[in-house]
Amino acid sequence: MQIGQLARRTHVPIDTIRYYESHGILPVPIRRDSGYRSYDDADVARLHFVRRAKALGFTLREISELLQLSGRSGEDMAAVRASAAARLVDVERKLDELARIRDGLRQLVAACPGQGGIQDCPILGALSKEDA
Amino acid sequence: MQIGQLARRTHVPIDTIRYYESHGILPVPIRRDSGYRSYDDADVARLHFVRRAKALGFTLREISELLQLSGRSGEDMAAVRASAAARLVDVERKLDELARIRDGLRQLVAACPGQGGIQDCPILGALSKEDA
DNA sequence: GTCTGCCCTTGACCATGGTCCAGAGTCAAG
DNA sequence: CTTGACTCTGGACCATGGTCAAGGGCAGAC
Repeated sequence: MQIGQLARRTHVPIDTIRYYESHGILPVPIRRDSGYRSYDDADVARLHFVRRAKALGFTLREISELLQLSGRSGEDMAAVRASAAARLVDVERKLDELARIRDGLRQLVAACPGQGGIQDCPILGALSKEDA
Repeated sequence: MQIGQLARRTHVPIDTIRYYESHGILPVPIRRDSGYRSYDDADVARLHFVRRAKALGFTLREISELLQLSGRSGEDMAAVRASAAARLVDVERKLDELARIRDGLRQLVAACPGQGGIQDCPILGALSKEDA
């Protein structure tokens, strides 16, 4: 299959596929005599992998490492699990942070009457304060 | 006060202050005869504003707009409140999304025994699947 | 005078994750 | 044989938010 078909099957743009290749996320494909890249179903699976992992917030670097791992046979499941666990910790940390931000914003919005002169706006006041 | 002092008082690097100025986040300061930028306490307040708003997840563009608003007198508190409320909605949406991601990761981690051949790893298997 | 520290500008560079373009070659259908 | 769709390469460009360096000017202490 050539790159356009791979793109249609995976919903990943052609340019992005070539970008992934050039950045080591996808393996260098074999080429036809014409120079056209030639792909197979394993590449389809890899691109699905990339899409799903991206949706879970993995960076391209992490995805690349997972794909490297998955390509090697051996006793490395622990490494994969560790990577996912690390991502999980990261996501939980971000959740806490965002929740704090949400609480801060809620307070601001609740304190602001939404009408009146700008100079009395508690939101602007709170944001200009020295501390914290 | 000159730029170095402003930087020390606000914990914002000199380069970043100049970057903010060049990108319209901070007003163009008056200059001494030497060409040195000259700042006052209002600039300190503005930079605190930027820092706090950034911590709440506002983009520099949004911060810039808030600062423009806060500089105009008139009946615009509604606009400020609307901006904060929009941020709040945005943050709540991101929280939901992250929570879904967390749940997905938890399932992956829970399903993976953490030992054994890579070819049996449920994490890699789940990520390679066609659907979703 | 000169040393040191501060400041100036322009412009390049970083990471992240792409996106687009020009100019050229390939391939299949009519 | 021509046309149109597809693909190739290299490099430029985008947004976001900075960060750094080169080569110069300015100001106060000694």
